[in-house]
Amino acid sequence: MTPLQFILYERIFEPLLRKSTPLKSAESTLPTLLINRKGASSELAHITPIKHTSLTEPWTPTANLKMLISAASPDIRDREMKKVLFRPIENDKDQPASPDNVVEDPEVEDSCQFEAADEEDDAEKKPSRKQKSLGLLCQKFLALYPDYPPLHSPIWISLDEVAANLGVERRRIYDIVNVLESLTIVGRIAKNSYTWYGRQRLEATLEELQREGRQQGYHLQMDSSFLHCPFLLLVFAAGSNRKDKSLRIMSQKFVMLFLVSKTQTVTLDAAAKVLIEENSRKHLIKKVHVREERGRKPAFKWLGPVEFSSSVNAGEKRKRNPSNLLIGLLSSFLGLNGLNFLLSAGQPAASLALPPSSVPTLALPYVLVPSAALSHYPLVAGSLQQQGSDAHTKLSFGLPAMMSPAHFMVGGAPYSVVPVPPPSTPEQSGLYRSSTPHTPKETPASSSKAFFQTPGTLGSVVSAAPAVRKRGSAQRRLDIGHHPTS
DNA sequence: TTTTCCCGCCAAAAA
DNA sequence: TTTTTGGCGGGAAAA
Repeated sequence: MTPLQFILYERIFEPLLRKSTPLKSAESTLPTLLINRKGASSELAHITPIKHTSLTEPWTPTANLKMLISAASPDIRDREMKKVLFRPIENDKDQPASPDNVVEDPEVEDSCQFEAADEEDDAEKKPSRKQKSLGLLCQKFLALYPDYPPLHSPIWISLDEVAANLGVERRRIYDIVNVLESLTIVGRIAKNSYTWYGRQRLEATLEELQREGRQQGYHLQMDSSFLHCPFLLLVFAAGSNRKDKSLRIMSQKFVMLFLVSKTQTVTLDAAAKVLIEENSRKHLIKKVHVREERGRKPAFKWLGPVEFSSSVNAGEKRKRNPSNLLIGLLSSFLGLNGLNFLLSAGQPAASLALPPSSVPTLALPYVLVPSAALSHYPLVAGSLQQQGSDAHTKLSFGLPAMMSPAHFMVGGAPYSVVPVPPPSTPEQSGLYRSSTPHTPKETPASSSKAFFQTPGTLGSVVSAAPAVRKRGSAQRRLDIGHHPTS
């Protein structure tokens, strides 16, 4: 999931930032897959009409992300689509320099070659894993509908239909739809049916998210921390119940982080870890430790806040990421309170400065959002009151500035200077779903509540019965506890 | 080897 | 109850 979200952001931001002209007609020109789009639901072929011709793609492992992103940006999307769908296979190695540069823009090759492309045909060469990626699938999904559908004639989407068109199981569609819904690219109408909004509401949604993010104080966290991101993630901490862990919610939170971020950089693993820890210590850890018990994996049940944080990070997770040093520190301190940030021992402040390029040196997985763009984002600038937040509006990017010593911790001694952001749970704000038009199924109110809130019950939950299920995927990935296979 | 992440089981939530 | 949604683990592909 994570990857997906990141992608989305990117795509979304790009277009918005760069050009603020909303309408660009939809011109999704995809040769192969254009399926029906609209409502005639009657009988569409259930068969997989389109065949995904062999799409080979030059995508990097992070393909998923990219693809999701493409959703938001029409031009990019098309461009990418062409590349992906039509280009003969050739992925194999990526660019030396930046392995996965997410953002790309040159539209070099392609211009209009789509037609010719492929042909190679599919042949079933065996669908590689990449070809089956969620990211690619999402792209295809997006390609089916216009970016700016006419207001008067809404496009109706049936999940079954889509699944059939794309030739995938329903389960996969849920993943995509949830993310798209979080950004109001689609809206749920009822069981099995959604309305396509495309980019129509995107801007408004983003604005809302940004507002919300500020309201929650995410920006404070970010600004104060040198790597910004990790802290934001704190907020993401999922709640104890199922809904809190939903892809939809997480997605929104991620977006908020980016919208509020000055840096525009987020380290995935750091984020995740932070998130998790926070989460667990805040409310029960339940999710985290739960799963292990049952079985084989040595689980650490870190019910105790402190305990788990220290033990966990240090011990197991270490191995997992290369970027551990940074993260390790992070996590260890995390257990404490908000700590704002840490410097990895080796990491000079300078690097923090962040020219994105510098960041990579860390070898951390990260995502970049066009920074400049962000700041110029109309919404941002225009944001009226940021609720008194403060001053960094004008913030000069001087990194050094951000790094006031006060805020970080070095080595093992964490100093949490920065005030921890209000514990407020973002969840409370009702913004999120309010935008959704109608949801017969779930009332907005209730849903918003459910989604965001973390029931205070958590405490009890810890060993909860439902414990059966294990931890969330996000957690899993970054893993806080748990070690992979032996 | 380690990390990413697809498949799809199966349990919550709806109907 | 049945059906729809969608966590989550497993294990294999990719790095």
